[in-house]
Amino acid sequence: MTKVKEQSTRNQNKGISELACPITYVMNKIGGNWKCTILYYLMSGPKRYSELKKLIPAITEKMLAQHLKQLKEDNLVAKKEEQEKPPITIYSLTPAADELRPILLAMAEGGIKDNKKQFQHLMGEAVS
Amino acid sequence: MTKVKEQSTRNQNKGISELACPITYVMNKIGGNWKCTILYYLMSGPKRYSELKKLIPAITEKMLAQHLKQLKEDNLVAKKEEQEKPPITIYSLTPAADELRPILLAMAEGGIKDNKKQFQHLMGEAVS
DNA sequence: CAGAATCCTATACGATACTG
DNA sequence: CAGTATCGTATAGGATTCTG
Repeated sequence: MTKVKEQSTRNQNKGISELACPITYVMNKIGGNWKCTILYYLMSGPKRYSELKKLIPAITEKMLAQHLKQLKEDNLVAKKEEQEKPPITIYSLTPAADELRPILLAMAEGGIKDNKKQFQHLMGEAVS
Repeated sequence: MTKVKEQSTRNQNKGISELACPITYVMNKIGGNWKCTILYYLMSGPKRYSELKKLIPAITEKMLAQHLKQLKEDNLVAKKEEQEKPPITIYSLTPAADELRPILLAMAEGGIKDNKKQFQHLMGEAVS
């Protein structure tokens, strides 16, 4: 038994907030601290696990793997494995994520516009 | 002193993730569990504190106040107080938030499209 | 009415070590 | 290479009470 934990108000509320607002619904899908970053880099093309790791040095293995898994569950990224001896795994955006693309780009532009200097290092990099 | 807490890797990383990705930068501004919902309802026009509370019954006073404060600090909402005896406070979107409007609407559409049934109760409601 | 203050807990995240 | 497992902690968020 060990205390069923009763689903914690917190989690219930997360569900409620999604129902109250479609934006929040989307936000919760891309809402990890790194999920957007992952999507951002995948927008410039499919990438391997290790490539993502290199592109986002600050992320830990755990978060990368976990977020990729969640993104896959939410059908935003597709995973393709070559069962070679050193395994190779390619992650790419799904059509569903492609629909998010304009939104994400709009947000990126908003962010860059809002703080140009901060993001000069990114200009024209990850995004085609 | 009581343990300076040393800024916790976690918080550092939040900063780093913002630098790594302009989307994340924006996300962090609208990323509370209720912030978007607040913005969403404010999009249909200025609202009083108590109106917001009524519109979002599940939110606690604490979160509402806290998020409003943060949104104000990030210049996304404006606060106007009438120093009457029963105080009246009106919150509204700032021009900065108006620039987010298309993005938020696009996300809302995305969410609704993604899960039409779930959001039928909202159709044509909060958003003009 | 509009909020600030206090207290508490679930959970998201980080660090590290291990595996097919 | 591409992960999974385990453990520890900071923090977001909830409940409740108090105030100008």
